[in-house]
Amino acid sequence: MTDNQVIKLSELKSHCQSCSLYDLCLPMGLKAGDLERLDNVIKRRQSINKNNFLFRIGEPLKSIYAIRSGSFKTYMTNPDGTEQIVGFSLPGELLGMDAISDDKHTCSAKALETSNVCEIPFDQLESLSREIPNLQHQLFRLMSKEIQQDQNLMLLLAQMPAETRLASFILGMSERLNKRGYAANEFNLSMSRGDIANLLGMAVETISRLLSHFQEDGLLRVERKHITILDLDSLRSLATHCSSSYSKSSGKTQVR
Amino acid sequence: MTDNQVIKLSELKSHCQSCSLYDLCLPMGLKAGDLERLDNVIKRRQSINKNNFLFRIGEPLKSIYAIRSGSFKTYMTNPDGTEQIVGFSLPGELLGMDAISDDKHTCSAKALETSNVCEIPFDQLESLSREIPNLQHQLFRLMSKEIQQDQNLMLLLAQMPAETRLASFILGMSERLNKRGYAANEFNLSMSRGDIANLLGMAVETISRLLSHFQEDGLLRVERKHITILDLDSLRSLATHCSSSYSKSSGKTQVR
DNA sequence: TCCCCTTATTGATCTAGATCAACGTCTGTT
DNA sequence: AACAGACGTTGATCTAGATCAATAAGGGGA
Repeated sequence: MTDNQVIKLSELKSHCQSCSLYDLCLPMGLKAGDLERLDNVIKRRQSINKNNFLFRIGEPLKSIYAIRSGSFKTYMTNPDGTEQIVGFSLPGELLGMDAISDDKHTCSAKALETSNVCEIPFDQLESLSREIPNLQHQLFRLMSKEIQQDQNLMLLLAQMPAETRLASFILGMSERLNKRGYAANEFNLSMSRGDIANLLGMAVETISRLLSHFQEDGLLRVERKHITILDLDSLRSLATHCSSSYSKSSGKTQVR
Repeated sequence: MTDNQVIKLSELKSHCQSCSLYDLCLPMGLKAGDLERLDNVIKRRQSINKNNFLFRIGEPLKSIYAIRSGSFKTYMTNPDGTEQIVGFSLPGELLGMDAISDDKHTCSAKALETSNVCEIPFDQLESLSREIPNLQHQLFRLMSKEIQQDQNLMLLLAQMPAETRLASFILGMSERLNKRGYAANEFNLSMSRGDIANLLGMAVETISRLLSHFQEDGLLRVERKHITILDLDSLRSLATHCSSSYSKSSGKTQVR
């Protein structure tokens, strides 16, 4: 996730059709002519350094951003000033769609590492998508995807024990990274333990402890941010069969 | 929420322009001519009885539904067969947008009471929205709204103590119902305690206890499903100043 | 290169809220 | 009207995971 500088230089000026994320990102399934029209609207942006903002909460909606490389965290701020991370974003994903409803961003997006994005002015995207049916459909799909992802996270947060949340998070990252051309069983987490804890609604210490347990049990190898999945099946069963050991009353209306 | 049968009969055959939910729902801001075109696509459906499904998880996406009266719960089912409610839907809201991404529903929608919906075939809606800019924008807005709502709930689930979750939930219902023309300080909750508990990630018993406490403290009057808000300010401060009594370390990275 | 500061790990203790249990109260059915 | 089964309340106990505390290990700036 950090060491793709080699490709970056050559990609920097490139267009959608030569982008490795083509089939994940907005232009998926577009015809050559349409692709070109989209291409003309997209402003390719220089890299955004770690800890810099793509947009901040409260700013007016100007553009939607497609991540080309790197990663971001998006978070809301609650009254006490504490942040709540609502998601991490990976290459090929769109950022900023929360802002369409009220014309201003309801969360901030901060780069977790040096990242590259394509900026797409929203009004132009909107009018273009009226003319290109596939583009419109793709936009709907991507927004719908975000709803799905959020709802899956809600499920984790509301019902699942810590073990399951973390296992599920790691599997999710593995799958998403894999779709983007990275190895599925070995990857770097660009976010800190604190960020993971915040997203999953747990304490940093719990994340640390669970990662150690997972390692002791031979599920993972953990070297700081580098994760190697050693026993995918066990990890999966932890993530789904919520609560490995202590579950007794299953069935009725509710778990835990 | 349950006793609007009087209006219902007259509304049943009516069109968007005479609908009381006009300014919340899809056709907001549409010109007369466009409204008519949308109107022609919408299938007005008979009422759906309590506990019946609008759609079930796994079904192919056919239509999007606009709620005209009544209310629904949407929930996902996890491997153990337990349900996780991801939201309640009120009149003027759209249901089914989760399904756009994969062309099939990722959650089920069940009526909490006898309800009426307008059914809008998705493919027709999609092509119509290409021709009517305002309609497209409205669709984007409503999807974005759902993302926002989900993210707000995630914040509650991840960080907030039980007290805050429930206070926030009640305020949210009050505001949403108020927008729909009901009283803000007095309303019926159409869902069971169990459903609220499930959504908020708590045990039924905790909901019960907190409602009793809120009543003892003069914040609410609770008569089974009927809620009267007596002290809005206190309720608000419970909902925002997360944790009234036990908060000591505020500031840093994380709460609780 | 070293130093400082942020991030991570591990252990000990504490508590919010789950679970268990028992009882009360609606609501719809015959 | 009387019953049954679902739903709601209240109290007692238990525990997953938070919080507190102390130590270790990176990693970026001089």
